[in-house]
Amino acid sequence: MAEKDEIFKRTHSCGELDIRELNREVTLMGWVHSRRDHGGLIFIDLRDRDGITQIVLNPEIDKISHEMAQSIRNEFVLAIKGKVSARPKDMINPKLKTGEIEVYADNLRILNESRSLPFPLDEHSGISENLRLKYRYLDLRRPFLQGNLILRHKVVKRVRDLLDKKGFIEIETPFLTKSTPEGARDYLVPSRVNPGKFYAMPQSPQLFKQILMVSGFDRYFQIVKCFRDEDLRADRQPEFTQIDMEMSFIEREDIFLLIEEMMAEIFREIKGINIDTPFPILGYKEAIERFGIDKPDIRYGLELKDITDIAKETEFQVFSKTVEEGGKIKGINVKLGSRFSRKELDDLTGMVIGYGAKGLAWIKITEEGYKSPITKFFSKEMLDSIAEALKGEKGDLLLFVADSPEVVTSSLCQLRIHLGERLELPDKDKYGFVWITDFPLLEYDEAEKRYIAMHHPFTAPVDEDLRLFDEDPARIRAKAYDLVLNGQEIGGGSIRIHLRDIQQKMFNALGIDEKEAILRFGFLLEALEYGAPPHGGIALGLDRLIMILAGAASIRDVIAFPKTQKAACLMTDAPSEVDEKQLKELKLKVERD
RNA sequence: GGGGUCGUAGUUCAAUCGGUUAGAGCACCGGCCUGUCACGUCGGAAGUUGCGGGUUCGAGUCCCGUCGGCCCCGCCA
Repeated sequence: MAEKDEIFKRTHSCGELDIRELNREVTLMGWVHSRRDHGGLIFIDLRDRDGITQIVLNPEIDKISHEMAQSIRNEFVLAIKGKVSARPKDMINPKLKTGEIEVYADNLRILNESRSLPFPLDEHSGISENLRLKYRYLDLRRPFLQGNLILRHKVVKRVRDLLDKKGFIEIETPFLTKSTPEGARDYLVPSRVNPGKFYAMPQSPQLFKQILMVSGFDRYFQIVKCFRDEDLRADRQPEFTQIDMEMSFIEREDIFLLIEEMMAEIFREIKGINIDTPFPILGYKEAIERFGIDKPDIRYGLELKDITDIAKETEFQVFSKTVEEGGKIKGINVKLGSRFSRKELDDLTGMVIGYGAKGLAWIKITEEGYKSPITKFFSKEMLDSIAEALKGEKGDLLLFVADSPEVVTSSLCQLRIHLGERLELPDKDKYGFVWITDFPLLEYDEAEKRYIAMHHPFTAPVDEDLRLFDEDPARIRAKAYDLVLNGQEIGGGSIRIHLRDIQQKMFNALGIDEKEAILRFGFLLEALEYGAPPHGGIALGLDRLIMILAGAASIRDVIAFPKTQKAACLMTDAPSEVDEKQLKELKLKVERD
């Protein structure tokens, strides 16, 4: 029996006791994960972020504690003193790290009580996400989310240590900065001392890190929040974190080496997995041709094959007419797909129609030969060469879309992703890293009737393409690269323009005249005139990387306080209206309809 | 801006073709229980079927609108 005012000082976490601490007097503090009252004997699973320890309350050990324990409910916060005891052999719980021992409480203090929870915290009940987000502090008690955030901490620590070792300096850049109309929509912050003027939250620290290169910091990094006011997705939040890097006097390959080393270390030290380096490199054009997308999941095949030349001579009007009109025919081979039912094929057809295709042609290769509603339009030789082009064998299903190149590419790409998921083609234990390079520098924006930068306006063109600025800007390749992992873009960067006149050429190509360029980016242009070194960099999407490492289906599961699809925080109820007084100070008026 | 999907007890779900008093598990409350660990057992309480309107003798169910969660297209240099 302890004295009432005895001092409780935590000696161990709830996850670290084992048989070696036998008979030790310990003090644990934590939350009641569950209570099992047997009348004479009460068991409490005490939980903290480190684990769960079973506490036994036996009236023969301490009558007062046992009585107190009868009023204890889930998520009460307790301090418990007691002796570490070995569990009887057949009572060992192999599911717990601490399952060989239990603590017989001889003194108990209730540090705080808890109302009964709005939803259970156990792992086996799925709870609607709006509730979880409203009570985020409770959701964050669950081991899955705690584990994800701890994983995130470990990755960030590794990255900091590695970059420090490599001579990188971590430098903070402003969150209140200048709005630049290129790129994503900005989050704006009104300036009270400059009424009518606004700061923008950075979409990335791009210009600042380039300026730091001009200042001679040589190697910069920052683990930094970025803000983009665009619509959300399962892997997109309005504020997200980048591992942002920039280096002087380097080539693209220096960046590849650094990032490959970083990824290899993270996967080795945190997941215990050895990944192959160097990562394969895929040109943008080839990626689009083979996979229909610039962020392919290369862990499985189902590659797109062009059969335009083989199939254009057919009687089948859908094909021949498409080719006449400048379209293309591409197909994919679904290995062992000939067992697909008519209904399944109809569903796939519906899917590609959803992406703009007019239909989906299919050919099954069976024991009895080709089976398809369209075989009658093709000669045996033609069918053989189509099958050969797609490496079709008995049992396979060949799927084709004939349309404009854009529709063929996007619909077959979506079909490939869909079938990949449905047939569980990617090996879940594999990590498919790939560099995508040689992006076009510019793309034509139909809505704005001008070229826009595919990466950003500071990306350097490939040297031998410089002459194309005057001839054919669309064909200029950029010294830009993306890092793709399992079909997700997890990073991107480029070698930057460090020469003022090339930067001006770039602005010209974007339809930004000298005057406007100075207005928007004058500070950078000027900086380039004061001895800017050749430089380049990359930014990795930390949240997406953690998602993949954690096996999380949503970016919200790796962010402590994420926002919903409507960019709201259900816990704090942000965004919200503000006082008229605040608006007045900012000289702002809200228009209501 | 558009498409899809979901919303019923604290929670997870059920409720036939539109038809009696909207049910069940878990949680909650009370009793019993000294080896449980998703404890067991007996009993109890618990509902604005997201919200508003409409159709109907009758709506959780059908229709219209609206709010919210999720997934996707557009958008995201």
